[in-house]
Amino acid sequence: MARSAIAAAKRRHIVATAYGLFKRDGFHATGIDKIIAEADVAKMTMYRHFPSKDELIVEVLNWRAQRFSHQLDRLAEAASTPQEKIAAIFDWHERWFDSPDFHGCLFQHALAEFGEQHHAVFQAATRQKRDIQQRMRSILKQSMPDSRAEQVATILFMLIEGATVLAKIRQGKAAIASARRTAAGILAAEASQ
Amino acid sequence: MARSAIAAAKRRHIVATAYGLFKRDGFHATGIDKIIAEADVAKMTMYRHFPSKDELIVEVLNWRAQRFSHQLDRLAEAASTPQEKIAAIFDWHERWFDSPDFHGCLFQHALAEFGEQHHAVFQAATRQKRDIQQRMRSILKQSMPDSRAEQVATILFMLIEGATVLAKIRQGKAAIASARRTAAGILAAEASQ
DNA sequence: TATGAGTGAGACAGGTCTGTATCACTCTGG
DNA sequence: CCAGAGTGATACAGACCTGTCTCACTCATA
Repeated sequence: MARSAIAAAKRRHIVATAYGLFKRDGFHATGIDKIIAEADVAKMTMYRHFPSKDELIVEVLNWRAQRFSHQLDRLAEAASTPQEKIAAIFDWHERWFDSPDFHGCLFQHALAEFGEQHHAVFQAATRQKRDIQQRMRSILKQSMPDSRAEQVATILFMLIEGATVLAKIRQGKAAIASARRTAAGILAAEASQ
Repeated sequence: MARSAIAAAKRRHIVATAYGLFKRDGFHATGIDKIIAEADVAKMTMYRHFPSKDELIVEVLNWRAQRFSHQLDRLAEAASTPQEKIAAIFDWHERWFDSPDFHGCLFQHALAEFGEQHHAVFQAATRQKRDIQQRMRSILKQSMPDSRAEQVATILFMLIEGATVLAKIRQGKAAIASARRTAAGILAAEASQ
């Protein structure tokens, strides 16, 4: 393997390791030393790839956002109708809430820990939230007027974010079930207009 | 004023000051030194009232939860029907999202920063979330069967939590409006059964 | 085989963190 | 007036933080 390819792999390994620690312990509570120890990497290796901890956090968020986005892309391809695509998003969350190392939404946590509007981490997290909303808008526009799609996307987004909060306090199963039913009801009502 | 009354007032002052800093900057990012400087209090005064920073955080959360709870109590007294009581909760959130120093939900932030299930801070935040849910359940049980009240309360709770997340990324106005409309629709549908 | 990009290990600087200790002071209640 | 609860100021311990620096080393490639 080429030298630069090894370096790139190591970079990805740092991101993946940091992701696991940030997810479990939070951003401020996770020190650089813990990351490099867990990743089994020299401190300078990390600082050569990322100029600061904040920029590492941004990279972790972007990486996670892209992975999530790709997963939803695949699910959307497998579904045919807009209703099925939306249902697939709820399915994904149901599985997520049930996964053994569920620790809540990393982007919600980032918004919580870096509340300043102009902070790069805050903006990266905001971007992901807007992307998900935009994704649902696009799906919904295939089966209702644009202005309705806008509003329905907001409602579905709130249900999902709220379900994620409830999942964190161990009420995920009931929450996502109620959210899914409500969403189905709204979509059915829209369709019959 | 009695000596102990002054001490009690100072204790409340520390809690109120810490609340402002935690809300704005987060829990980990707010050091003890910043709190005592802002409260204009000696470090030992703080540590005499609170054995540790974590216990101060718990006290801040409980204090805030109680204040919020009392506000909702007053609003509920002013309303007559369950529908009005629920609407009042949405009103409260609309005003909150618009207030100049809105920084998101302190309890959501606490869940984000202290993710461990057995941590006292996590449990204090969980307690508040469950209380709000319970409050809505009680209101709804006056106008629908218990099992429905349970599910509708979960839906309304998710809408509110989701709207709070959206408010944090500057979409609070549209979010709470959609949430309110959806809630009204659900309550109307329940009533006509 | 020689070069040099990338690395591991760890010391280090300078700051911040929580929590403890000390001491002189104020001011209320008896 | 005086005892003592409560306080302000400050130094301190010990840990941890981010980020910089050095130096010897590995190993793919030219």
